Amino acid sequence: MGYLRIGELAHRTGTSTETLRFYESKDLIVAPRRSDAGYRLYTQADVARVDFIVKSKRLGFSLKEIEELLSLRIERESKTCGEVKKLAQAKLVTIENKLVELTQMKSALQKITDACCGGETSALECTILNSLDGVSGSESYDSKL
Amino acid sequence: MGYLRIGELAHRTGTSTETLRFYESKDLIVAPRRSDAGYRLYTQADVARVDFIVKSKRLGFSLKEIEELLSLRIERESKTCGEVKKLAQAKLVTIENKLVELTQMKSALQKITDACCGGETSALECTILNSLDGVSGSESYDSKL
DNA sequence: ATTGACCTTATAGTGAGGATGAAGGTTTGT
DNA sequence: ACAAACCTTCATCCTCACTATAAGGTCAAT
Repeated sequence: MGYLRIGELAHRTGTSTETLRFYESKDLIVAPRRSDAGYRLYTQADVARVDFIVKSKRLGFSLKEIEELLSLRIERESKTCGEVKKLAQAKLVTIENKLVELTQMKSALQKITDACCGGETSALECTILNSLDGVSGSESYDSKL
Repeated sequence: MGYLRIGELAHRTGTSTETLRFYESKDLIVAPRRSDAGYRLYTQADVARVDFIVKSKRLGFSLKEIEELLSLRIERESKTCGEVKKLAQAKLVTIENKLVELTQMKSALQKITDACCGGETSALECTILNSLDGVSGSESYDSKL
């Protein structure tokens, strides 16, 4: 029981069968076992994994970065614990920067909707760039690793 | 005074001259005035605009979405004020969802770094997928508009 | 037994650039 | 006056992350 074929996995994760085969070819998901007919048979673990990929992509991570995130895995007495921690912390910085930028965009958009149709600040012309006024350019950002 | 040529704009925004010409061809930036020699002459406003494009891309918006964001512009007595507000609010929802997901990823990564080398929760095996345990799949999300 | 929905692989095309080069014009420094 | 560094268009090919199409195999229902 419980196995999913590729179409069902695609449906549950909001992807497509082509995308899933593509992810498999890129080693983002593990090649699943096959039925006698050669059909791919997936498990719930695969659903979680693909959900994570989809979510990460939405947040602007590349497939390469997602692979790095997925490979982050601490095992007891891992020899590479330091490496893992270093990478995880670098990713944390990336995420924190993204959070700051998204928050800036959010308040800019909020200003626009507030100014629209009845705001006190009803501007002669209000754009998202105006709304971002005074926000630093954020400069360089996660340039390495 | 104060005009930038394409190389300088590329440098300040961390892009390339090719990218800037590409954005111009896609109407993401307005074709700037030219010098007598035909060189593109940009202003500070262009810097802000390109910064915004770069920032938005980092956050997972497509060029098409960025164009929508940039075209959000409330003018007094705009006939399409309702439209503008509707689009802005839809984008706000998108951004809020991204904020939630980034926050989830952040705490998952935090769990990993905490578990690593000396955490109480020192797991036998800790991965980002384990750390996200119990987080809903976020399901459908900004599917239209 | 055949239709239709599903699966298989393989190949080609698209969007958003990045890299390089040709063939030329411009601007700055020396 | 001349080179180096910049700019112009156009052209070509590369990468990444898909997306679409082709040509065929499988499976459940009628």
